[in-house]
Amino acid sequence: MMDLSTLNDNQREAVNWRDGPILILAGPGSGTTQVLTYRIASILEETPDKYFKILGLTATNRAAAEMHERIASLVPYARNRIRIKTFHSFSEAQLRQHGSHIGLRPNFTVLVQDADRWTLLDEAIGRTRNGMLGYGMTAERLLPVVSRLIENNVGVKEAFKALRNDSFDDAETLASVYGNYRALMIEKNVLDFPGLIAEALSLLEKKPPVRELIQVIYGYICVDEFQYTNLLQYKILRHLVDPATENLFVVADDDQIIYQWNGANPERLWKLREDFNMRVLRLPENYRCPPAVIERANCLIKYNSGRPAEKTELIAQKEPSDESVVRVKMFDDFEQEIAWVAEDIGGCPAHERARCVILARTKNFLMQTVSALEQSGISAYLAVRKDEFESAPLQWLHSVLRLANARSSPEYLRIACRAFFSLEGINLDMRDIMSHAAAGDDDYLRSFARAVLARGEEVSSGARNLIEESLPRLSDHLDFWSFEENAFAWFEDLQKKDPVADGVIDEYGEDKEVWHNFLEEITSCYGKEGITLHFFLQELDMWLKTPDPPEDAVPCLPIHSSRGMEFDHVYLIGMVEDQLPSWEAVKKGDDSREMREERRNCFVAMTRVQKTLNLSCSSRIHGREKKFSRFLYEMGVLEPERFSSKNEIEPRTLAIT
DNA sequence: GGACTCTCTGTTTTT
DNA sequence: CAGAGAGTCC
Repeated sequence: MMDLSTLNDNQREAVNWRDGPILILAGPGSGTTQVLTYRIASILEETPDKYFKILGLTATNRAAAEMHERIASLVPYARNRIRIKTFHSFSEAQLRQHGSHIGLRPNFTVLVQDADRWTLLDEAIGRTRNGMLGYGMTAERLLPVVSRLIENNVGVKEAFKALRNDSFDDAETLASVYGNYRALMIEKNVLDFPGLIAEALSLLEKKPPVRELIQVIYGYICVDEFQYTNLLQYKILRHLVDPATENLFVVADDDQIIYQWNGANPERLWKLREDFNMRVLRLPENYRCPPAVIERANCLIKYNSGRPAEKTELIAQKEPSDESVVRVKMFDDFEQEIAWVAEDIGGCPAHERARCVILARTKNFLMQTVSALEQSGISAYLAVRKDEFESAPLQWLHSVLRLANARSSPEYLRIACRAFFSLEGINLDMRDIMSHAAAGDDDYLRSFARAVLARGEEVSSGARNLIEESLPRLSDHLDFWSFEENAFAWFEDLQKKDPVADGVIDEYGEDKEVWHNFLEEITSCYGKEGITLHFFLQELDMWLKTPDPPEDAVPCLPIHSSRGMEFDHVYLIGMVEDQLPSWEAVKKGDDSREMREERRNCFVAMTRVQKTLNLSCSSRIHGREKKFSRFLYEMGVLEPERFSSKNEIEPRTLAIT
């Protein structure tokens, strides 16, 4: 039997909820992961002789893996009845099984990289009547538009109207490109991320038996972090739930919707509640933050209009401490602001620094902060994900392998030429290579090799060796293992001959480590023999290129990346108008959707705190006058006069316990 | 080539 | 708003 004694009444009620729809509105730090895992485990425990499975849907793979582990450790014997997936991975699995109904073969490829999507979009453009887009419109600029159409579930027939309403001049051409793009994905047996969900939806809509099968298999459906769900995902969800039982359990927080620009929105939550006529249970108890932080967060979020009237405040469960928990620091200048952060964190013992975090609205501020900290001898790093290699050697290697796999991709040729220039100082004209390829009826890879060798003595011996010896084997037999190995011989050569600036060496070193970690992982999982180049590249696409963080280093991250995390000491920097809130929200006005989302951003940042919250701002940034953020005023840590006055500001501290 | 003005465009992230 | 890039002039 599960031990539920550590839970509060609301949590226990949620865990014990069985049949029918329910919406759990849970604030940050309210223990929802535990509620979800306990509930799923309890249901499995109570039904040992049943065969239904439980489906949990999450926003990220990381959250899915974590939840799966936690449930499996509670009820290991029911492991095979647990399915915890992202909307994307669930859709992918359905399409691999039943995709033939809509013209897909089970071995379709997922287009992860934008470069691949641009190539496909270019082909879609080529198929339109005149093959031309309006002035200044490129595949690169059109792709986000296409993604949005797919995510808003706009059919090919409705695309024209939607584009015209968005005031595109040549809506007709664009609508036709959109149609071609959707058709090309199916034709070529490839799907991009939005396409994955869109086609799964179309499968469920067109084939009731598939839908019914899913409804029989999954006796209960749980959704975590519903606030990130976009329209397409919501439509999928509606098909998954068995209308006879409506066993749907949803966890969400409407005060943490910070991805409206990505298709999430508050209205969807109220639509869900209405569509399923859901009972609502609130979990306002907060176990993460000190009471002083909770008080400030409650004050701030109250300024958002349109929150449901019955919305309860967060209730702090931690004991108040006597130390000052919330500090506000004001400076004349951004440099001083960062210097203070560096000094303050510097006072922390090294091993505690990884428990601190510096948060800002944008990466720009954080990059400056990282270099300032490093200069004062405090190790810090920008904790953003990296999807592509950044050093020239690895970019070159990766693009050449991709070119071997997709011989007519201009995008990979472009990267290969650019990286080759960084490495060898030789400028290869990619249009030349492309026209030579066309004339000689050859592919871009061979044409590239010929262009390099044509440069004769200019090319270093390392590069020449590789192109002469290993590239033909790659080109003719897809032998990428020896190519990869020999490429590194050339890179090491270059490095010895011309030890470049430290930064570049660092980046190459990091990329190289990521590459070799990946090689180790993939060969130990599948063995070298069974791996085709195509498979290798597909797996590499999914592999994060982010190096391991240095030890005892201070993480610096944009507020968005901090969701779901917690830290002892939070430094929220750059609390000025036009930053947090962003200039766009300021322009739209105090009660705009954008401003409300900025307020939620601030709310999310504050509620990461376990021990102290340090808010800072400067009256001048890069030589420009700045007003302090209205949020400082709203959370009640700055006096209104102070907010509006433009006089010089003494750096001072306001401490609130 | 360098200093200047102008116009345009863009933030945040997961899959 | 603020930075990038284009265009202009000397």
